[in-house]
Amino acid sequence: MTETARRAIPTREELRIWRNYIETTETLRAVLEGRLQSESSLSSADYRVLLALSEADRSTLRSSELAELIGWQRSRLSHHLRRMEKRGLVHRAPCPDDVHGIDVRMTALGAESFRRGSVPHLRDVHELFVEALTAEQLARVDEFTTALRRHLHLEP
Amino acid sequence: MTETARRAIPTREELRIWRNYIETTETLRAVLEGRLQSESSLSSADYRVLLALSEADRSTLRSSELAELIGWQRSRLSHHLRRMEKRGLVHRAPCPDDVHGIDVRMTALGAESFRRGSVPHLRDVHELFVEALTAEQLARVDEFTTALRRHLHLEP
DNA sequence: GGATAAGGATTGACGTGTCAATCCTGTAAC
DNA sequence: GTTACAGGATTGACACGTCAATCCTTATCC
Repeated sequence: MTETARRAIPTREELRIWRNYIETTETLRAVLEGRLQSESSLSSADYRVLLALSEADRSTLRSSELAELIGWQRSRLSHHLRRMEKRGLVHRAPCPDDVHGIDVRMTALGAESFRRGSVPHLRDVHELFVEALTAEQLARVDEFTTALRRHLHLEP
Repeated sequence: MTETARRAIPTREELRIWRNYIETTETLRAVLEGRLQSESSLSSADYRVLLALSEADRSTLRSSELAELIGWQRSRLSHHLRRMEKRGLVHRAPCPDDVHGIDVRMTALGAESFRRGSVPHLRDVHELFVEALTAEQLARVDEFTTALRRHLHLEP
């Protein structure tokens, strides 16, 4: 790639597509978040934590594993777990295996909230995303997402 | 559409595509935001405000027009303008035409920051988005974005 | 002319995320 | 044994966004 190309800027049309893309995705995300909130009183951050815990052995994960799994920074997770613990959704306790570690466990209330939110949320994803697109278009989304991930050096 | 279809949930594959899509977009957004920040000390919210003002007559807009233009709620704009004004990027003054209105004007510092950030930001969009895709793929992005917008009842 | 509404914007409280600094506890070095 | 340090997690300060409540100024109504 030439130096000139590396420093190019988008055409008007490319910029239009970019802005439409990023704004539409953001709107979609916000709508889904709002529905999840009203259906289960969970934010998407809560949901992500509970989803990971629900798939874990004994609904428990070490804090560092959890952070790794969902791709959060430690400090973000720590703040969020404090808030979730205050609401009774999770419980934290020192990990018996690892002296430094903390075990995060989903409480009964957390499990119940997740159960209550999960199916409606999946229905919302189906309604607002899957049903908006043809099978063909969905395959194109997958292709272009993969291309972006490669370009950003994220694992596929 | 049948009641059954309305209440369907995504298949495993559809869910994989959805999660990849939403996470990749979020990562891309975060990378661009980080670059903009380091290149010009502007957040993407700052950038959006300054972009709108830069295109306005005399770099000035009424607060309510600005909110309408960029699709923000009044209160969000008010909070953000307060922070931007504290940093010297914009200036607020009562609007002579409209008794209730407030004129928001980009300051020289705001204009300079925007000028400094704008081209590098467009280059970043080109590098991280446009260059990741073929022309064909870009056209498909436009198509499916439009489909999503229609489905969400947003104007195209 | 005093109550009332209505438009335009601000405020406060709160949940959230980031960054840098800190804390805590065991382990290695000397 | 004290000092250093390393892993794991927490904290504090701050920027951001949302929601509901409020403020302020003019217009209207009686």
